[in-house]
Amino acid sequence: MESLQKAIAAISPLSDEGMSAFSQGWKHWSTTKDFVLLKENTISDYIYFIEKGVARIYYYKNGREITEWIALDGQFFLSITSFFQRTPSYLTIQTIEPSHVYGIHHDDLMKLAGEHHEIERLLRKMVTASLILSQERMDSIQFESAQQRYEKLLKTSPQIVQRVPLTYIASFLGITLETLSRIRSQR
Amino acid sequence: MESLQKAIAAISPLSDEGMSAFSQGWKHWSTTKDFVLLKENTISDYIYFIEKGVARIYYYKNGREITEWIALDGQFFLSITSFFQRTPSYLTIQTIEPSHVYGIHHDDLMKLAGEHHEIERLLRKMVTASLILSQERMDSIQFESAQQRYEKLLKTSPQIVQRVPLTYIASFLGITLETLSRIRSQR
DNA sequence: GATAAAATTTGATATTTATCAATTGCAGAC
DNA sequence: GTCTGCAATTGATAAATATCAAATTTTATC
Repeated sequence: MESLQKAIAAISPLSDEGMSAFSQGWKHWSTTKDFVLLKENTISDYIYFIEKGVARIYYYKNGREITEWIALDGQFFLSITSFFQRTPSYLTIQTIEPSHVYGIHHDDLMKLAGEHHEIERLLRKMVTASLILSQERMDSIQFESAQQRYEKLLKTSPQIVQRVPLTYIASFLGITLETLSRIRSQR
Repeated sequence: MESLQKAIAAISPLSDEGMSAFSQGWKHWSTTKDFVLLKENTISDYIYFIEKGVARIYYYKNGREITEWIALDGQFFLSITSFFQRTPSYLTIQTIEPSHVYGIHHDDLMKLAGEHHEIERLLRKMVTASLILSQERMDSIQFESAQQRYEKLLKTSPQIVQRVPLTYIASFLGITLETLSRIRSQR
């Protein structure tokens, strides 16, 4: 809980009252390896925060798994489209290590955002940060070579490379497993 | 002004008071063809709304122009990174037809969002919609062929194809002018 | 520790799109 | 109307990465 509160405060500081109201909204899960938090085709009700562990978000495209996101200790994650549009998710979310995960339900969060201006602001800032990331990632996929993307990942999240199977990393980088393997071998 | 208010209300309805406070924050420009709204390397101060006309957002990558976004009548647009992070923009924004454009200054918007909970909520919804779009676009660039992306554009914004030079459309779709030309000829 | 299963690597070839170069088409200025 | 310059098309070739098919290495299980 403390790490969650710290992560929240780092995005947008809350008053004691706001923080305490907000903190009460979160549930907690202790998961095993390959525990499914969200199943494909269901509406995603939660924004998650991973206190310790690794989660991956993936979907199927042309019959194969595409990892859309990998979240490590201290990060928020969610199925953006499903959560905000309240539509069935094409995404599946699972923890790929035993993990500690917090989650806040959509309805609770919206209620809190309606009641507390500062929580609305926090949410706005979270979405904005996510948008900036999304833009950067798009630029990366469009203009950087497979090699450059891998090296950037090595630099920015070396932990991912250590803790996550290469199959997942490959599709996360938007390349095939074989291409990733070749990139790694020539170093 | 009326079309702007309608566009705002469609995202998140405001009280009369909120709408009137918000409306006062917007400036108006009547621009000529190729009028520059934002210059590269300056901090982007405005969120824009194009009432009538066409704007394009572009930047330079490896010595050539990349069109990042094209906004037509009734759309909002901005340099996301620069506006929210208050850093110099690598983007340039210009109207490519004589246009009517509204803009609200960053500081005014933030002040309003701080004073009016409902404007904060509106802003959050705008950013969320933008995030969802960004995700869809990323998926499109990563998995759809040049052909599919062009056909989708034809379907979703046929106006763009009519009013915007192909050079701009090509980089907007993430392909070269030559590839776009070949796609068009085989139909 | 032996064995099965899964993950990763390696190789040969195919596909998509980019690049560079030349040509053609077309709109505005005079 | 003709000239000039930019926009678009067409052609030939190259580059990056995907695909399919094995082979090899690593990991987990009994």
